[in-house]
Amino acid sequence: MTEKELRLKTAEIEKISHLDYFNIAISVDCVIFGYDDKELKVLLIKSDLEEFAGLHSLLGDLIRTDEDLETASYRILKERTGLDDVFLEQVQTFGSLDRHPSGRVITIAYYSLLDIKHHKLQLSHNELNWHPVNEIKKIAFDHKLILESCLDRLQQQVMEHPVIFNLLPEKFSLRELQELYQAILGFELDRRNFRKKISLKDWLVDIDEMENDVPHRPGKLYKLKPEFRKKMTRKKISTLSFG
Amino acid sequence: MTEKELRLKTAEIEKISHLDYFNIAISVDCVIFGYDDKELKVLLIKSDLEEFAGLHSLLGDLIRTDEDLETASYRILKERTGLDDVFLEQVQTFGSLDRHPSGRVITIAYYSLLDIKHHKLQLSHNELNWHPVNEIKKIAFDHKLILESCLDRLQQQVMEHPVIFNLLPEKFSLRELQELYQAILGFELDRRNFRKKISLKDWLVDIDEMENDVPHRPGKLYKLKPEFRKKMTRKKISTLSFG
DNA sequence: AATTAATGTGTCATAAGTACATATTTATTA
DNA sequence: TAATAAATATGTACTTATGACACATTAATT
Repeated sequence: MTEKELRLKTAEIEKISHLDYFNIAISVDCVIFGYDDKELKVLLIKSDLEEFAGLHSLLGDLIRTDEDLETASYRILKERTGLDDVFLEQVQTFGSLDRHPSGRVITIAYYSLLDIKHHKLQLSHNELNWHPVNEIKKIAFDHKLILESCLDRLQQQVMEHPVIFNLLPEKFSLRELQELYQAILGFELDRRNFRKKISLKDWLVDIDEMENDVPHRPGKLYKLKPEFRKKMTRKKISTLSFG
Repeated sequence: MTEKELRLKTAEIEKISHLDYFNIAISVDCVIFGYDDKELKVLLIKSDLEEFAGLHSLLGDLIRTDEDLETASYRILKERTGLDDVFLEQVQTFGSLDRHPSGRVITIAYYSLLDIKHHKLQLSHNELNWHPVNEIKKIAFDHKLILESCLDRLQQQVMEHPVIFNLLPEKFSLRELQELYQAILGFELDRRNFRKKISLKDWLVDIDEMENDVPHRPGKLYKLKPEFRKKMTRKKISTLSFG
């Protein structure tokens, strides 16, 4: 390339930069929820940025030009957890000017649900760990905000759709299910009313097995009916109605 | 700049391009809803792309590096409609590889609500027009998809929050309100049950005035209580409940 | 003055939400 | 082996919300 060509090219790039169009990077951040030990947890990684030394952050990465948003999210999940068969849903896009210390990065937040016990990830060697959602204080970037927005969405979704079962093993007792609802919603539910409500939803099948690892009277085990095992939620008009 | 510096800079840019990070443009698209003539309408503009000659498209623009997402959306609204005091809410981000014929553009969709009658825009001179939502067939890009997703969101929101009043003048009758709900939801409501439900919500004040431009018995006029006049919705857990 | 077309209002039946107590089963302990 | 502890499993009564449905009233028009 001649110096003239170089100057032209650089000028062109400068011009584009001035037009502001290609100086924004785009990332995807995944809020990966799990459930263990009667607590809702989220998967965080040690931040590798100097500015956030010692802090954790969500799992995210810049989007490549040859992948769409879902592909990027699934890639991150696959790279980090080894899994590709997980529930994933887009939540919100965050684009404050100062949200990333290295420059302008707009990020699209997804939340994901997986069964911690069943999906054994290799966590130890890459500073990836499950953190109880309620105990998270300061984390890197605006990730606390993103986490809260995804938790809000999760709380809304579990009231309307059978997404919660993505956090449980295939077979579970009604007690486990109720404890999980409580962990997500942050308040206690009446056991009798909870069971009535769940049986009304007609999501479950009684598989005629019992718990066998509990230090008390075992409960019945249930499975989610296969038609409700969706990896993506669908939009639906809420149940509030005008007659 | 010396030739060496130029080469370095160009090489750096090439490298970044190869890493794919800054070759994606980001835009905002606004689905601007209005209500007139008992129909829900959306504001569309003639597409200026050759590929979409003759088709209409949503109002959108690329985001600048010095503005955040809301600022960009408000800028578009301001530029196109002259208004900045309108309801606006982020809906979803669209990022298919092939959604824009000129290259990779990821777009963040917002929906906006405004009172057509009150906010007189200068529409004539820039090929900007209101289109009945139900009559829209083919429009440019993936804008039909974006429109549908914003309409879904609007339908959900009006069931839970008092956002619908952004589409009405300050004073309105219960009939007008009911017709608007019906236009948005796409089905008929029972008048008595509708009125009962609305009065239960306690959103309105009877301002002790009557309609005066109707060719039949005039109805009472109401106003939204000021505490519900919000330009942004807030997240809230739905009313479906586990006792 | 009669007609027309809309407004304004209430009841009853059904469904959903909420508060609440007792008998049963299994594991554990004495 | 019997007693105890801790959880499961289940139902009723009250309140609130939903949904179907009809008639008297008011103002404009004829």
